[in-house]
Amino acid sequence: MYLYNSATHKKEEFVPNHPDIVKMYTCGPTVYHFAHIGNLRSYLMEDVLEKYLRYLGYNVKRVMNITDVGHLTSDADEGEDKMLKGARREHKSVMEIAGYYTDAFFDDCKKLNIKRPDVVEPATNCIGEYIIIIEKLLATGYAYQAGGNVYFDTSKLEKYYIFNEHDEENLAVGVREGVEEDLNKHNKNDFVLWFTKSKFEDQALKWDSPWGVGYPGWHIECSGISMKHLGGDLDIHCGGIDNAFPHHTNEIAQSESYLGHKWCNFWFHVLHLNTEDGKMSKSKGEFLTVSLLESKGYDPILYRFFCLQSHYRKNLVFSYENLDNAAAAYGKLIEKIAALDPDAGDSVDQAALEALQARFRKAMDADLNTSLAITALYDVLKAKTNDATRLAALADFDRVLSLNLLDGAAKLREKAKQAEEAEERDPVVDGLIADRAAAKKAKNFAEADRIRDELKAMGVEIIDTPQGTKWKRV
RNA sequence: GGUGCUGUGGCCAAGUGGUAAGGCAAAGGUCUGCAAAACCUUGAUUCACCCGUUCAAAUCGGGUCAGCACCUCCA
Repeated sequence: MYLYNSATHKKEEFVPNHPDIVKMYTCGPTVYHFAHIGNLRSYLMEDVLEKYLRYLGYNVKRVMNITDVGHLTSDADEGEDKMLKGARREHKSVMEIAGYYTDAFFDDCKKLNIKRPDVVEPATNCIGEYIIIIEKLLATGYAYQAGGNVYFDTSKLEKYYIFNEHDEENLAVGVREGVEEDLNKHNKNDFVLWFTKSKFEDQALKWDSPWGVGYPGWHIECSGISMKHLGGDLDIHCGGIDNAFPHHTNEIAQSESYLGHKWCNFWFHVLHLNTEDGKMSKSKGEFLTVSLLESKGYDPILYRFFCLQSHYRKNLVFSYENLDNAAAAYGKLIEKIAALDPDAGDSVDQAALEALQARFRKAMDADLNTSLAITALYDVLKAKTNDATRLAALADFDRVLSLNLLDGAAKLREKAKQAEEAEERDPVVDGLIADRAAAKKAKNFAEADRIRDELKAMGVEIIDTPQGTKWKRV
């Protein structure tokens, strides 16, 4: 398959370091609050990537960190530690907050059919790993101590900027009002590996280290956790586009300086979901969570469908109009699948199935073109073949897309069956329908429409068919 | 200010040199007392704009404009 690699700005053929396994790392959430659906877009598209790699026959080991230690802090920052802020807001301890929102995160993932990574590691579990890395970086001259903190010295690198050609002179440091430049840094881009001094003297979580009691910098987390579980070479590193600089740039700097060789081959960055007003955030406008969508009557899977209709490297605008659009399309798709007969007794036409699979693979091989993969679903429905083959193809593609295609269709069939049974068991409704039929026969259409309205008020929708009037509860 | 990404019909979107897929919505039709559903039909002489390369450009080059992102915690 071909994947766009942010590090080279090109689509490249994906080849893993070891033929039998793909090592994949994902920057996980900071668990200080619920995830909004924009956060989840990244995890959703990464899930598609992981499942497609498995579909192609690779073994995948995927690792995700959980950021449960505040990392906003720097000497130059007036902002608040997010974990502490969350804890204060809810009158809980930092660890309670982390546990609660970690569970909430994976609940949301489950609703969106996002598979849990093979390894999920909280950042606070790996302090020892970070210390080992920092010690080596200090010993080899890539790091220095200043003002009580340990910094990475970016001037020691031949090439620091990976994802874009920044010019250090033009970097806007301290752009936000009230932010001061950290005078301990030797270079503008140097970053903290270990803090002992911070404005946040009440930092809840602190650990002993060779440099004093303190806590790790943000970037070291991902390097340490990745190396702990995946070793010194990585095939794919995933994350939201906003992390490319400085977070991922810094990860590369410290990891490769520590290892002494290239660390990760492919960088997979997902673009943001925006609202019509711009970037989605937790503080501005409506806080769009999976639960909120559910409370408005949307099945979370509709959001997955909505995301898959677009491409992961495109900005996507969320609006209820767009979600409704996706909901209508998904509903129709499931209805069409439900109309296929799973008990027709046909046997799968292997040649036809392979032709359909080739279209799906062609779409996905081209840098995960999921919107074309969705089109491939319509191709299946239109294909000149039997239902068994169609259903086999849909089930096959849904191993990657995870849109509940067959389950959704089965549920729909079941619902229709129940409605039919309920129809026979309700004498009141049957009586009214008979009355309406009589009124229609007498051409008393006003009365017929009145009865239909009465049924509607009871939550019963009727449909005239050539076989008579059917009804269902809505 | 610097850096990067994006710009295709009402909406989502495919298409990376050969003359604009697909889906949703809409309109018209069939059917119906009327609806609903289903089925059929219709849609960009044009791909943000300008200039250029070419027999040929949505696709390549240059410029302009607009949106978004990063440079500050953020997916």
